[in-house]
Amino acid sequence: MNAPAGIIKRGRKFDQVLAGARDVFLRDGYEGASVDEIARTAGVSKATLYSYFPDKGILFMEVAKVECQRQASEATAEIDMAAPPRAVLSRTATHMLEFFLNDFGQQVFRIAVAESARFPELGREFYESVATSVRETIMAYFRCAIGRGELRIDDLELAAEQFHELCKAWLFPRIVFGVQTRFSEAEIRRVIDGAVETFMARYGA
Amino acid sequence: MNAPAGIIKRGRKFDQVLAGARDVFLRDGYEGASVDEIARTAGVSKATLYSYFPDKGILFMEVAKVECQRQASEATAEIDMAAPPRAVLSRTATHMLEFFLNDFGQQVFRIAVAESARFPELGREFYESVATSVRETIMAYFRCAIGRGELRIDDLELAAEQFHELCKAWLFPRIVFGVQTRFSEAEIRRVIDGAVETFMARYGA
DNA sequence: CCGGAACTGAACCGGTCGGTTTATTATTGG
DNA sequence: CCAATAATAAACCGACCGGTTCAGTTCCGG
Repeated sequence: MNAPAGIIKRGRKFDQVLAGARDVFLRDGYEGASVDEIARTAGVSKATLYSYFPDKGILFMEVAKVECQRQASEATAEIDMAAPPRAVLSRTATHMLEFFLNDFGQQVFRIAVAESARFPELGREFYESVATSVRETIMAYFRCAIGRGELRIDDLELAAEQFHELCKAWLFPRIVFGVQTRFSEAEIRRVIDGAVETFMARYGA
Repeated sequence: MNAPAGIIKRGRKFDQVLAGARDVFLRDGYEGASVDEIARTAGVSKATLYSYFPDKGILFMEVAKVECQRQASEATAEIDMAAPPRAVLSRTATHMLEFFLNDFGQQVFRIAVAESARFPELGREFYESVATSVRETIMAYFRCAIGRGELRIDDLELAAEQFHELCKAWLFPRIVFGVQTRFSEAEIRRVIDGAVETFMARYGA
């Protein structure tokens, strides 16, 4: 059950530490998380923790990196390249919002925003791994649909980003500023349908 | 130069404290800002500071409230209700991005996101005062333009939010995650023109 | 010019935090 | 079965932080 490709990692409880650190960092943020609490949550002594990671910041970045690539591999929604645009867009929007509207996604976003000033690498890592991979996937679909004459798009990259933003309309500001924490199925449908409709009005053939 | 409507405020250096606190909080965040540093920046002794505000959290919220209403009064862009949609949208987008893309707006956003969990009032205050006032203004314009037959919109609120999100496409993720910190005039134009074009494709008459 | 209120500076308190050390125990490969 | 290595618990360190206290100074209205 160990990770055989570990380069610098040594010792048996490496993964425990990472898991515990992930939980505490996500719950309390970087400053708010205390190393003692991480060690306790991980079921590991503080000395062991420090034998793996020279300091708190490096532990944090290591957690972030692992989490980024985990999210990246999960984020690329399975897209049916042959399906019609409305179906694909609607499905993609649902998938995207499932992440952004639940507690886990919220916390990931909050920490990425808050700490990308203190850890410049973190922001880039998050953006490059998650956002870029999703965008590339949807741009690939755009090319297929354009080939079939179902879409007409001049600026593929901008179109992908526009759709992404359209999906967050109304919902995102409200959840990110704590105005609202849960959304009904109807509220989400309203936004998704609106996003698809607007996108198709501009880019539909 | 005093604020005559002050209810609880007493003493001469009240405004100094608020100004210093705003600067330090915006620079270092809530946790990162030390009360000693705030007092030093404000040119005030710590005892004086604590004679105004019983604790750090209340000082923070007071700063946030003042800043929110300051932003709210400044955020409502002067809109020519008689101008054609493309001109108004383009102008509104420019105004909005000027705020979101400069350092000050960035820091405001970062802190609002990071601390709206610790201070639930802050997020609501920010959303209600700034976002809502801007949205109401643009919705009022929508009604005028619809009356002239220049726009066709079923869901006014969603349309306003969609336009707001469209303006942030590509730019916002990049700046918020630190991938890019400055944008050329051309990069901004690309996004604004794209936003206006997409919006008009859907809602233009 | 006086007296009270506002303000100052610095010391101080209790507490937390990141990180280190040490003496002891558990695990494991040969 | 035995050493070498990994892990443990707990004490400890220095730094910083939020908040209080207090003796002395400055300011300002009457």
